Amino acid sequence: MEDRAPASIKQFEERLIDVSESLPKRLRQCADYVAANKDRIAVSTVAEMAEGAGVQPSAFMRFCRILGFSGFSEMQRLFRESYAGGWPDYSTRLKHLREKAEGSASALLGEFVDAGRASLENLLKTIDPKTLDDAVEALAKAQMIHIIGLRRSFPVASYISYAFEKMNVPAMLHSGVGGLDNHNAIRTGDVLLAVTFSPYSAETVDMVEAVSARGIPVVALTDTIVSPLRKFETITLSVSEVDFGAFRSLSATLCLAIVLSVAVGTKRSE
Amino acid sequence: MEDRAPASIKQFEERLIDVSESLPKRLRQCADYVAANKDRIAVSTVAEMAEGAGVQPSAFMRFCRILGFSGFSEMQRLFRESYAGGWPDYSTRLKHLREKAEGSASALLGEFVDAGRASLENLLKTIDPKTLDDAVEALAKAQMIHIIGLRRSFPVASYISYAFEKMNVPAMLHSGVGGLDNHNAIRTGDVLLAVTFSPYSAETVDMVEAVSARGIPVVALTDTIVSPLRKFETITLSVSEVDFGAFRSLSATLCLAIVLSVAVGTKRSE
DNA sequence: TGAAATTTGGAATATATGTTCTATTTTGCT
DNA sequence: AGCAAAATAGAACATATATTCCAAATTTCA
Repeated sequence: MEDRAPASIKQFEERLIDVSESLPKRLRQCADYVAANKDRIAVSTVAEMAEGAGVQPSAFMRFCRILGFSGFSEMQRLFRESYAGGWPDYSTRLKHLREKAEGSASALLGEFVDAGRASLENLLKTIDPKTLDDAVEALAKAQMIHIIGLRRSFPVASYISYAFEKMNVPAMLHSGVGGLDNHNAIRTGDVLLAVTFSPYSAETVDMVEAVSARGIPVVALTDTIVSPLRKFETITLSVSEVDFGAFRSLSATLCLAIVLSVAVGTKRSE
Repeated sequence: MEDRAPASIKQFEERLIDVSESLPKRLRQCADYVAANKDRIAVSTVAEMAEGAGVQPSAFMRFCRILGFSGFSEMQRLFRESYAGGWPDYSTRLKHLREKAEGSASALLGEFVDAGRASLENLLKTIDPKTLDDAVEALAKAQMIHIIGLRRSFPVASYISYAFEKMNVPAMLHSGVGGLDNHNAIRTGDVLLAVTFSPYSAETVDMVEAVSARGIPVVALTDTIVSPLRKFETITLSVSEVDFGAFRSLSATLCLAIVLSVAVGTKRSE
């Protein structure tokens, strides 16, 4: 459609960036999906690529032509030919990375990726399905969900807050901006979702104590079972995250946070 | 022909060795060629493989059956699936899951854990070490690091902000609380770290545009290479993450965020 | 050496996959 | 709001590719 077809992956990428500024909806989806899944082009059919991008095969075809190819086959040929023999698998790649790049940013990346994967794997083993269901049910029944999580837990709390908003779940994030803590906003019929990790911030623990004394249900997202929240009557989901140095990779925690949000959101919309 | 088809590359190799002792001439050629060119199976046609081995397509077909497959296609599927790493396609799987709405909380958890692990693995493949180093260096040299990331990117921005604070790196989080945007706080010698994902929030893009026009370096953390930040001169780290409708599992993104924070922190303290 | 069994080549067929076409929907503009 | 242009979905069509079949060639063994 435009000039000639890209002759290398590099040219292909340039072309993709070039073109994707001004693309209608469906074609944009193609561009996004392709950008994120270049490696699949070599081994997939148009139908698979189209489904992945969430469009019709014909739309994907148009996309190929906009990129300068005569069709999908020609585009695929480029990727098949440049496929030199596969990357090393994950574990060898990781090993390689650490050895040759000791102390560099890339080596760090390897470590954290590894830690994250281990944490996620561990999450599956440690989460009790029953407790998870209980938490979802409690939150789904709430008139309003109050979320608190400060300092290192704040990213998690703010993420949950965003997710709830998107799913039309009434929720309020207690961020303590300006030193205002709106304890009184929490009313009978509401539920508190508290997120806290060692070292546990006092404000969060205080809030849980106060609220739980009033008989309001509390769902807690915390590390290990010895957290200070344990002494109150809470539904406790504990996540043990693999640390690297002093830094906590939040992979597992955020994963659980999404699950909780989505599960609550879908349950409420039923 | 024989018993059942190999279910993994490992099994495939064992089977190949097993069988190749007692093979007639043409089939032996197939075995030899395949052993030396396993990687081509994923991206070739029977005709191509047959030609490579110096036999007729039909001979190659027989060879596939002797290995236990129903035909070439089945054998190829094995290699295609193991090639593309992150199979099956999580975004479509999750889409189906939501459509069928049969996702119990635990099932959801499984899906998201898988998705997170795939995203992390993918991160290793897509991040360019050179770009990562450049980003670390730019940030390490900054007098002050300004962080912006709104809406869905806010958890990431706030996490980075927390990490920098803990490492005594001068940083300022532009959260837009109260509608105040402190553009003027950004001065020569500073660096902007912008986090944004589709749909890209206008405020972030605007800030990048304004700041980059003033010649201030910008490091961008974004998804795919086609994000709107691309048109400015930024050091772009792109992360492709599996998402669930409007929800992004931030595993890979946060992992990169930690790496960036820690690398910058240690570099500055040297 | 000759008959039976096995292996092979190549054409015929079935199937999967890519591509095109057009009615319908959406978008952009006055 | 109404019109023209662009974009899209889905089915129809064309092509590439896998698979099967069988006659011819080769091997095996008495």
